Amino acid sequence: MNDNLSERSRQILEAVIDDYIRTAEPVGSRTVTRRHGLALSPATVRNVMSDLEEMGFLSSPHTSAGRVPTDKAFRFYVDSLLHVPAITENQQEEIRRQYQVPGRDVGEILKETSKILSSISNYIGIVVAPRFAANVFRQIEFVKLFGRRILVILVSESGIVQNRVIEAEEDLSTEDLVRMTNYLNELLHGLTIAEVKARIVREMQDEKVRYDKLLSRALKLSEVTLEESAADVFIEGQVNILEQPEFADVERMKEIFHTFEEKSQLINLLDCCMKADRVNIFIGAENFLSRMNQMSVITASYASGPNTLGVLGVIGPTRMGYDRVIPIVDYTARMLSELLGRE
Amino acid sequence: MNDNLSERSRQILEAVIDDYIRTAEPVGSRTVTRRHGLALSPATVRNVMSDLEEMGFLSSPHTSAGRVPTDKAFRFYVDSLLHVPAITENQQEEIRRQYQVPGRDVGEILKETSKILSSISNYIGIVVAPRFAANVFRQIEFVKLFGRRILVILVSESGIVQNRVIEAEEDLSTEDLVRMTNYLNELLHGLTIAEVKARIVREMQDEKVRYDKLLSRALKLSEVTLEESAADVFIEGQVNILEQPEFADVERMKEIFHTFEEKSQLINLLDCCMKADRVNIFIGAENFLSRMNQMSVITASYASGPNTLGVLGVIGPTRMGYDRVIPIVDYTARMLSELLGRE
DNA sequence: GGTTAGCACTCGATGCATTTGAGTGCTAAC
DNA sequence: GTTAGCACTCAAATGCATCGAGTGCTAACC
Repeated sequence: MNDNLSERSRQILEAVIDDYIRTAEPVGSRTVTRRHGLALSPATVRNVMSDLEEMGFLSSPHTSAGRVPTDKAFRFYVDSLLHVPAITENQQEEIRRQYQVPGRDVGEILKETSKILSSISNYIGIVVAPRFAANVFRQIEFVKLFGRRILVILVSESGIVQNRVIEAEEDLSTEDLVRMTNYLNELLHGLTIAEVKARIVREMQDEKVRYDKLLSRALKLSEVTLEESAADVFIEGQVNILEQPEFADVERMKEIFHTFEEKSQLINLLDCCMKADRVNIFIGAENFLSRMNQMSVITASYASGPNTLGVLGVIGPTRMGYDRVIPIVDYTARMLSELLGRE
Repeated sequence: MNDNLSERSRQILEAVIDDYIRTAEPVGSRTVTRRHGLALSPATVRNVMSDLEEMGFLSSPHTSAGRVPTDKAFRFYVDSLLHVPAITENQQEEIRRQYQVPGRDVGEILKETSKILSSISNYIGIVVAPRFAANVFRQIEFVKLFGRRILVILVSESGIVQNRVIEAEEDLSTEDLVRMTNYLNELLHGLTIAEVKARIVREMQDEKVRYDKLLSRALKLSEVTLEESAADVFIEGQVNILEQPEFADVERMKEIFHTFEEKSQLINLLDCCMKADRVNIFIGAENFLSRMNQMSVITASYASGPNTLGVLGVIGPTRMGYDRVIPIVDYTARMLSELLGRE
């Protein structure tokens, strides 16, 4: 396929995309000449648009309805035409201001983050909570509850807390628990969670430990707690999508909200971006969630020091204002990293 | 207002309500005679229905469209006509089965609960997380993070964990933290959180403590952590509402989803039920959330022993199957109490 | 007097033909 | 290569007649 576009073709394509982003309506040849001071007649533009359609950048819903940019066009736009500006002072200010609620736990910060993303972008904000595995172990605690129930609390360097209530097989005294705590904290100090897991397995085979019931029980309990639970995800601003004219149809709405109830799929999608460059963009059908074929996702990962913790992003219609949203996502990710990081 | 309904009026009202619950369409006089073996002609039924309209139990959308039960009718239905059956074996089984996912923290159990409520009722499930204040103090822990950040973890009897990251005013050594922990755990043992708060205030005025910087700092930290944060709420199954024909309209949908983004209002609403009888029902406009005027809420509170912890419920259209949903809500609340309780 | 059959009337929903207008594609002239 | 001109297309809007479920009223019936 020959995608070498002439300068003029690019201009016209950009004009169509710009217009479509603004109006969500198919764009006709006249509109292009009128709104973008091109010294060309509609007829000429039509010819060019016809070529662009041939090449797969445009498509027409029906014969007499103007043309709409395809996913391919948006991809080209994002890769080649788009000039992403730096984030404005105002937006920075706005984001900082919204973070200015003091004294909260990590979960609240993440929820707040997705609210910020949604309210500033006017689309949907999404934040996938840190994968515990990416973290550095800090401390483990056992708290005795009623009966044989034990609450195991696991804390990472960045202050992320994971806890589970576990039914122990036999009664454990408070002293037992203290001993277990000390043993484990010593053993696991400074390891990443991934290393912790390996270490536990190794330690369980150690002669000395195998004969100390308490220790091996401690290992078992911590192993259970470490089981990766389904990652939490915070989604805010779903109503914003209802304001988009292209979704003002009951059937499509159902589709979309179904997608958002199936959070695991979304998590999978975002997880792919954990290792990618700073900002990642999926356009329309590129993100293999068939139900999201009219939507784009802009993601960025956040980190604490060298450890990538998780991913956040904005979900909007394919025709979203990429130039406006990309800096927002990027900056918010950096802010969140700062908040969770070591400073 | 004279609401003494004759037996026949009641039968007809019930027939209209039943039919409306099934179809979501205005009910005409013929339908009433046809589907409910009443030995009456449509004309007679019309007369009665006219009376019922007069009394405010029915209303007609327009002249030739049959009649629709009003909120008042549903209130009467729930209070006087409805015979709530016991929960079926199958449903019990289903609920138990869905709870059968082991080893999770309280948050996950609550989320699961709202999923259960939604999937079994086919409406929206909602669970308000336990108000920490209603709980009995179990343990406090301080974990040193990077720099001056300290993670404070508060655990209640029922295994509910509340945590906050706090920026301390000066460096605290690990030993300091251990001393603080021991002091507080001793001081606060066995009190309810409400009592804990009072105790902290009192203790801060104690001569001995005022001169021990470490102790007073410990009290301050715990005080900050105890600040009631916005209650968490878990809402699941919002898509279910999209299936209801009476909401198959873009404008109304927007309304509804707006309501669900404003979680604080929902929490307020449910909080009112904390102290009420087992099952509580709000019909339509009765729940002062103007945006929810076409919806009903069925709630029940859950507890751990004598302490009411929180509220859960199902939100559906006013015409929901009350007889089906009430036992589900009731039973789920009991199950959850059991899970969180002391057994 | 309550009940019912009969009938005129109402009003949204449905279907169909017509019009409108934005937009295209093609051709011929510039 | 560009453009004016024109026939053509097609969704959307408009107008209009029809349909039918349902009502309210009246007069007859038991």
